[in-house]
Amino acid sequence: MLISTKGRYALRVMIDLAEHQTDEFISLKGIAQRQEISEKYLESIIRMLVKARVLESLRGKGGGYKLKKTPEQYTVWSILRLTEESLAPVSCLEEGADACSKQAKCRTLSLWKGLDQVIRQYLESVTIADLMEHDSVGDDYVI
Amino acid sequence: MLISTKGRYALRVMIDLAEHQTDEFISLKGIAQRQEISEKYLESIIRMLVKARVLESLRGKGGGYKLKKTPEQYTVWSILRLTEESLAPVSCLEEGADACSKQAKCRTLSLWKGLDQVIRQYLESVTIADLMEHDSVGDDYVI
DNA sequence: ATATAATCCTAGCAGGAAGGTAGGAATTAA
DNA sequence: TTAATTCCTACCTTCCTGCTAGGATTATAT
Repeated sequence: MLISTKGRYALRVMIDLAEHQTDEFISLKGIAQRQEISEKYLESIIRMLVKARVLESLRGKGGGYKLKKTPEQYTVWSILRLTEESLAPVSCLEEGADACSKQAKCRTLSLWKGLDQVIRQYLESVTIADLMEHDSVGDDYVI
Repeated sequence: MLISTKGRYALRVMIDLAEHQTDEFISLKGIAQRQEISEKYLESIIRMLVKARVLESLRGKGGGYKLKKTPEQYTVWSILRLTEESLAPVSCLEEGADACSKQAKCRTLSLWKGLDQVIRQYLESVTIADLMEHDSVGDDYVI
């Protein structure tokens, strides 16, 4: 599985925040209820987004979360890379992976690099704003 | 990780067999040595390929494995689907996944379907024959 | 026939990640 | 001061990956 629930949930949080955007902060509780995700689990996911400065947060009564930028400015890729350990399709391509000793004669390396490219480009091409609109992203995406 | 070692090894087996193709059967031992993979582990992977009738096998002395079709006739996708539990990028798209109760109002479903498409099309576009040739698949693959 | 070289089959196991839970400390608004 | 909220740390269970072990079966060569 390339994308775990962590990543999927993170995306849903971003969309939820985008759709309920006002000047006020939006509480974890509200997000969790709307998205039907455990508060506690969601907490750990949101914290990653805060740490990466994708979200602004406020503690205490009336606190919650808020997007820092407009929905158009967040690509799907930029969110997923925060929650996923790695988005590489194969372990050889993970950052920090010790260069494979057989790389030079590897018949499949360029295959994997190509796959990585294709995935990356697709995920970069979609923004949170695209996902808010009620339409079908990807259905008309022709390779 | 979308593709596990199982899938990568399976692909390497196919390429190895393609490159060493003769009338005779090629032994597991030889493949394992050339590919520097544990015989025992490779055994379990190859057996999947035999069961799926992708390879022909012969037991006993002088036995081994052999491609059933020409390298051009095997797409990367057709091999990977045999060894990988699932090639879906998210669990919601796995075959046999119980339809998500929130599908109707899901903002991200089409995103995932699009991603799945993109991956599938890329992996369908490359064959074992492409991987034998000493060139760079994918480097010139423009989306 | 018998030895030998292979593939086939079943079982199990260690480590790590996924997916989540629990409890409390710190902070802010009313 | 109290209630609401985020922050932080630790833990737990379940499953998958990657791999190993040991033997049964089958075919060939001598």
